[in-house]
Parts: sequence; C-alpha cells; structure tokens
Amino acid sequence: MSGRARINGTSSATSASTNGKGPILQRKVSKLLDKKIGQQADRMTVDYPAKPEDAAGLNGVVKKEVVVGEGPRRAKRKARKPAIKDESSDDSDTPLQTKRRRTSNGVKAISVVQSSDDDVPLAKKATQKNRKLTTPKAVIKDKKPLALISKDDSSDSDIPLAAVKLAKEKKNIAAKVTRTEDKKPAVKANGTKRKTVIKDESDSDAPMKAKRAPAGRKSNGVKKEESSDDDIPLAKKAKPTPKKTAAVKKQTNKDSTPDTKVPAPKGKGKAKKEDTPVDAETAEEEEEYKWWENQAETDGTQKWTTLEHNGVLFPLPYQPLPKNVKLKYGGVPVTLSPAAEEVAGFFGHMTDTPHAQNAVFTANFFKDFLKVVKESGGAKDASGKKINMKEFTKCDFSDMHNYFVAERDAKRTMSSSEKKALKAEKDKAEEKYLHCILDGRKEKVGNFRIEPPGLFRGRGEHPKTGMVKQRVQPEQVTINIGKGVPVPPPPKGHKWADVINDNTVTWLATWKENINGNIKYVMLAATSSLKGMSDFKKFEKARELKKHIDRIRADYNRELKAELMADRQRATAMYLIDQLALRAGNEKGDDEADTVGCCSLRYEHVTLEAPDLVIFDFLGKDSIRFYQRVAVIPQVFKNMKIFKKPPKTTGDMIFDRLDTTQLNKHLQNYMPGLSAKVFRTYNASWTMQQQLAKIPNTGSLHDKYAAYNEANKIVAILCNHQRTVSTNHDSMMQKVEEKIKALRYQKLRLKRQILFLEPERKKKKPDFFKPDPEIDDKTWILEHQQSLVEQEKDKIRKKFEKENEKLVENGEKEQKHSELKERLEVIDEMEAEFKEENKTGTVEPKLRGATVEKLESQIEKLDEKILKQETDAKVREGNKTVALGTSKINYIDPRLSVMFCKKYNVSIEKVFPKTLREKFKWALESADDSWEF
DNA sequence: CATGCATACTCCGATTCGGTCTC
DNA sequence: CGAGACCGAATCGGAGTATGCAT
Repeated sequence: MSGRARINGTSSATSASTNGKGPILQRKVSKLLDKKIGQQADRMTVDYPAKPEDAAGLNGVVKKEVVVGEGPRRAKRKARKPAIKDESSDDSDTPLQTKRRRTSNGVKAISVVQSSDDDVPLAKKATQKNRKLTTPKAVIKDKKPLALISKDDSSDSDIPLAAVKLAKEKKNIAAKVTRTEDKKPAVKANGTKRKTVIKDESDSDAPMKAKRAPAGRKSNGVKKEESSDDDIPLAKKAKPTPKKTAAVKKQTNKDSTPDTKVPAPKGKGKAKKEDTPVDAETAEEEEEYKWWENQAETDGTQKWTTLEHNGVLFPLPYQPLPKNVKLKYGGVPVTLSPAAEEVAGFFGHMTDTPHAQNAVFTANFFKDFLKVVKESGGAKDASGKKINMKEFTKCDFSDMHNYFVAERDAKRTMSSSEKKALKAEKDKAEEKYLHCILDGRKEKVGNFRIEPPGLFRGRGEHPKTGMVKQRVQPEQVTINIGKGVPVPPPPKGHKWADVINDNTVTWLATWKENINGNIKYVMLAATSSLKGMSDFKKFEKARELKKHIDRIRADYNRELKAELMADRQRATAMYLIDQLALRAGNEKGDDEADTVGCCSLRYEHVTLEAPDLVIFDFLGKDSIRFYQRVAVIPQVFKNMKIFKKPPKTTGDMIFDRLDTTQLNKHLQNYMPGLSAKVFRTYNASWTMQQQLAKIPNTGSLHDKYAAYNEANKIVAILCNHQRTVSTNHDSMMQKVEEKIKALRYQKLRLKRQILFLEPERKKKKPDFFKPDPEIDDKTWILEHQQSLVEQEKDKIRKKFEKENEKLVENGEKEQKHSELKERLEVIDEMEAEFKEENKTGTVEPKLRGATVEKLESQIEKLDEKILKQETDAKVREGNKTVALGTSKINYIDPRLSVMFCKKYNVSIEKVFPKTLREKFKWALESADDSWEF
C-alpha cells in the first residue's frame, strides 16, 4: 500500500456504489424547455428542493439559475472521426507511465481514510477477485440504489457536500487535472480495436502499468476482453440459479416440463385445456386466459400459433369543402383540386396553433403544398386564370379555419341524441376491427386505424416538421395473418401490398410512412396477453438486475479508473445511466431533431464546476430538456474533465470511444438480456418501493393516496418525465388563491360575529382574534367587499331579468324598473354593514340563533376547506411540470401499487384507472400485501 | 337542504411520434 | 449497420366528474 494511498480514494467510490447510492434526484430541476424556434437565451429562476439529508444544510429551496435554450447546438456537431486524431495527442493510447502524485488538494485528507482493499496493486487484485467481490457486499447493509432514500448514504460516500464543495472550490484540483497529462507513445496493441489509454494524473498510475499485463487480452479482440474484464466468468456466474427463481414462484401447477419450450397452445384451446390446471378453468365459456398462471417457457421467437383478424380501418376519403370556402392568395380566392385543397385544409386547421408560427413548419408545409398543387393541376382564380403561388405569407387560411371552427362548434352543440347516433355509427364501423383472435382467444387490437393524412408534427426542432404526411393506400399495407384463415378483403378496387404469415412478430399490418421512412405497425392493445407477457418479462428482468446490481456497481466504480479510455468511458456512462437514469443515447441522423442520451452527450451538454458538480443541460427524448446540477463522486468528475479536455470542444462527443452497442454488449455479460434501459426500470421500481415503504399506514385514505402520488412523483422526476404547463395554469392558480382569501375573509367575519356576541373574548383569546396575516391588507379587504357587493348586484339583476323574460313569455307585463331598484336597496344595506364592520371590527350575526358555539364550528369547517384548497393548490403547483402517468404506466412495477393498495387498504381503482387495471391484470392477481420488487 | 342543470375542470384514453435494441 | 420491431413519450380532444347556481 506504500505510496499508493489514493487521494480520492477508491473506497469512497466503491462504497458509493455498493451501498447503493442512488440517483441524486432531489437536485433535479425539472423545467420545461422553451420550445420556441430560434431559441433565445431566456433566463429564469428555478426552485427545486434540496436534498433533505444534505448535510451542507441546503435546506428548503435552492435557487438555481437556468439558461434556457442557448447556443447553436447543431453548429459544431462533428463527426466522431476526430477521435483518431486525438489519439496521437494527449490522452489517447497513452499508457500511463509515470505516476503523478497529487500533493496539494483538499481531498487529500480524505484519501488517508481509504480502505486497504482498494489500494492493493492491481496485479494482485486479480488474484483477489473473489474477496473483492464478496467483501464489499458483505458490508452492504442498505442496497437502496437511491441516494435520497437513506440518510447514511449522504454521510459517507456523498462526501461532496455543499459545504465541502465550497471549502474546496478554489483549490487547484482542476488545473492539475488538465495539466497533468503527459504525452506518451501510443500503444496499439491490437489490430482490431483501437484503445485509448487514459492517464490518470492523480494516483493509480503505477498500478495501471501493472495492470497492463492483461493487455494481451486486447489482442484477442472484444470477446476476450470482456470475459477477462473480470477474471470471473461473468456470464456464467451471473446465473448460478437458472430461470426458475423469477417469475415462476407462483406456479404451483406447472408440472409439465419446465425447460422444454412449450409454445402457445396449438389449435383452439384444446391443447391448452390439457395442460391448464383445473383452477384456471372458469365456468364462463368466454374463459379468460390467465397467461400469468400458465407460464410457458418459450424462447420468445414464436409469438403466436393462429391469428385471425379483420385488417385495418382506413380513414374516410376526403370531403371537399363547400365552394365558398377557399384559400385566398393575395386576397384572391383560389380554386384547388380536392387533393391540394385537402392539404391546404391541414394547415387551415392549425392556424391557431404554435405550429403556424414555426418557420420550419410553414416552410416545409408550403413546399409540400405547392408540390401537390402543381401535380394536381395548379391553382386558379374564379375566372379560371392560373394563380402562381409563391409566397406563403400571401396565403390566407382564415376562411377555411373559420369553417372548421364552425363545423366543430356545430358538432359540439349537437343534441345528445344526434351525438349518440353518430357514435353508434362509428362504433359499428369499427366493431369488427376491435378484436382479433390469437391462438383461439379474443384479444383487443390497439391501433387498427390507418393513420390519417395530415401535417407531420415533429417534436422539438425537427427538420421535417410540417411536411405532408400522405394518405396511406391499401397498396402500401402488408397484412400479417395466420395461415389458412380468411384474409380481410382490401377496400374495393384495391389490393394489399402483401399478405404474409409470420408468427415471429406481433403485428397484424404494417406500412411505411413517407416522412422519415419509418415503419408503422398495427399491433395488439396494451391489455392483450402478448403485450402483458412482455411487460411482465420486462419487470422480471429488472428484478433480476437486483441480483447483479452490486457487482455491476462495484465494477464500474473500479473501472472509472480503467486505463483504457473506452473502458473508462463505459464505466462513467454506466455511472450516469445508473445514477441519473439517463437513456442510452443512440446516434441520430441529421434529419431528426438534435436530441441526445448518455452515449451521445456532447461537449456543450456538460459543464463542470469544481470540485464535484456536473451540470447536465441537454434535450433528451421528445426534445424534453434535461437539466441537472448534480454532485458526483470525485472520479467521475475527474473523468468528465478528461473527456472534455481540449482539443475537444463544442460539438464533440463526450464519450467518443463508446456507443450504445458496445455498452449493451458489455451489460449482456452481467446478465442475459440486460441493456441500458433496464436500469431505468430497475431504479424506478426500486425507488418506488423505497418511497412506499416510508408511508405510514395511518391517516385518511386521502392522505395515503396523496403519499402514493408523492412517491410516484419522485419516480417521475427521476425519469425526467415532464409535461407542458397548461396555458391557463397561472390564471387557475390565481383563482384558487382568491378563493382561499375569500374563505379566509369569511372566517374573519365569523370571528367578528363572535366578538359581536361576546366582545370580552378578545381579551381572553387574543391569539384567536389576531388578524389573519394572509388577508391583513385593508385595501384587499375593501376590494373584496366591493366585489362581493358587485356579485350580489349581478345576482339580483340577473334574477330580475330572468323573471321578466318569463313574464314576457307568458304574455304578461314586465316588472317595472322601480322594482329592481327596490330590490337593489338590499345592497345599500350590505355596503353599510361592511362600513360598520370595518369601523367596529365586529359583525352582527344575521341568523337569529347564532351562538358562539355554532360560529366556532363553522370556523372549523372553513379551516378544513382552506386547508384542502391550499394543499390541493400546492400539489398542483408542484406537479405542473411533472407527468406522473408515464412512470406509472411504464416503469413502476404494478405489483408495487397492488401491494400498496392491499397493505394500506386503498382501493385499486384509486390508483389505476380502468385501462391500467386491465393492462395490469396479471399484477392485480399475483401480488399480495407484502410483495416485494 | 335536496335536486336538477349548465358550466368548468380534470383526467383518461387514443394517437402518433421518438426512442431502444436486436438481428 | 440499417431495417425492423417493439417499447416509451408527450399531447390532444373528449368523456366524465366536480362545481356552482337556481329552484
């Protein structure tokens, strides 16, 4: 261990992983990205909750400045090639020869504490593998992956607490890190794969050299490398226990050969009956197939045996507009072919949406529109003269738009019987497509409707947004169906592109869409057994990961110091994926929106703030902004610094030696089927479990439900699931605020009534009669009183008018205006009362039988109301940008929710709406009140 | 105070685009 | 290595429900 004491200590890193440090999500700031085109840099201030256990004392709310949408992202996006060039320079392929000692940074003190284990020379380590693997595990008490959950987490491995940070802030670590790399001769040990060796300025250089011994492995290519990665054969070790463990627990009756692949029952349920346990048979003839009670081990390639369905439903053909409704060009009504008119109509529908203000959208639309116009005979004016449309800005869609709006309104105001008739008609047309018959069972089909034509609404800055999505013809549609069953007839006069019988896929029909060339499918609904089974498998896979997670974390924490750049990047990426729940981040093309995930992060997406803060700011899936300012372990910080080192600059990949394929391949070694996204499922469900465990089993149903939602919210934040705040959110919040104030004023008046009855009370209970600080504002009270007065007036007037209407209707005479005046005199009284009230601070109770007791009970009721309104408002404000649904549907193992409901005696309906109950039927029946993820 | 009714708001499900990952 | 097959995602419109108001 001589001289080998690590400065930043592996032990902290290791412990961080093994005792399950979780995503540091409480630091998360979820804020919607400003999606406007031509992003300007808007500055805004964001509140986010500080880590509760944060020892630095960042309690309450921390203000962060967030910059929205800055800089040209695409501008400097480079090919990944430059990496090669880098290699000759600094860090790449450079073995670490010399060991740099860090002498003067603040971290040193910590380093002393490093455990011996980690300081064992690498060469030796290999031989100690077993120990290495087992020891830390034994020490682990708390496997929780999430930092926020456990207090102790923060204490040990979360060394970088804010206080510490500040203390270290100005130290020269940073400078050191960047300056300390030396150029070393490149090593190209292998022909197949280029490796970059990282020099780690700080510490472990010497051991690295030793470790290079296994370099031989490199020459053997990928496979070898992976297996030797850990001298233990991971893949093998990974599953000392065969499949049995996971899903099958419940199956008592599956005595038929467990390992042989039992394909779906042949024929229609006959085969099924034979190997279906008795209890699975139900009396109903339409017996429900409980696949989760009858788990057949299939290899998964064959998805069905028989399949019957009725094909797809095409949208109605275009209905031309009335002759008087036209697009105008330069003020002149334009006559178009139906095809062109339809496209114009697409836009006409959207003139009041933000799309119409999007330059890319309009440009793409107009280009495609002109093409259609040209191909369909051009545009003419009323006299038949050609109109040559050239400028989008001269187009006036308002006639069309108004027409559509009117149409919609007409539909809305239709009588309910008409609506019903219309719906019945629609249902009838759709009926036969709703279900298919799969392996003899009726299953719901999902999206049997062919997508109608329209304008492509790409999300974010999609280069193709606004392009015309063409009408799909039967000739483009391929049908997939079982052999020997009737093929659904194509629409009259048409043919299918093809009819196939492929039982290795789950789709019933497919076509190619014209915008991106993507393939679209008609598949079964989420409630179907096919989807249900794969959903179930997904969660079982995530649970399987539980068994490997400690080892995986230990490994990547160790490999954060790997000498090979690729390994180190991979480890760092795994850290991010595990801790921050990032997506894998596949490469994307230039004809898509510029969004990234972990592997595709670029220089400009990450900012470092010594000593340990990493700021992520990028657009993820759906161009949803991911912004997080997060403290990472020292080694990760160091690595990020290295990965950002010059000559890398804006546009360059952070992980230039890593891609998702490599990453997933590596993960496969740990566990079959493991890929990056499993971590999201795992961490989400795990977090949920931890959160639910904290909920006390007391209190009202409402409280429990609220607590459940809070847990759900934490998961949603972890996964960065956002939603746009509704346009009227602010006004709604204001309304609620006013409402609460009004209630408070009511309360005040009740108290004043008490004082009227028993003035001496004020001395007895001064606290009770202290002014309510929330409405301790004379002008507000006056305004409020005024508005109450106005309301009253309005009511009286309205009532008066209504009465008159009725009188007129009945042929009688209207009441005189003087009558109204008379009635309005009450208002004068009211105003006088207010005045009196403001003067004396008491209110004469209106009701005869008013007693102090009655008033007090009314006050209590008001208090409840106020509290409810306030908590509701708080929740709404807190959830305005957080979408809970996505995690509930896709990431949180439904059995957790079922467990929660059973254990806490909450009805499942409260937690799962109908469709989810159906989708998760398997979970409803297989989890009890003590089920664990 | 219960009831009926119109309106506001919420929430749900459908939709369709955007990812991941495998072969 | 790109096509293919799925899973995951936010959004949108409408159904359903709460709310407010008059009776």
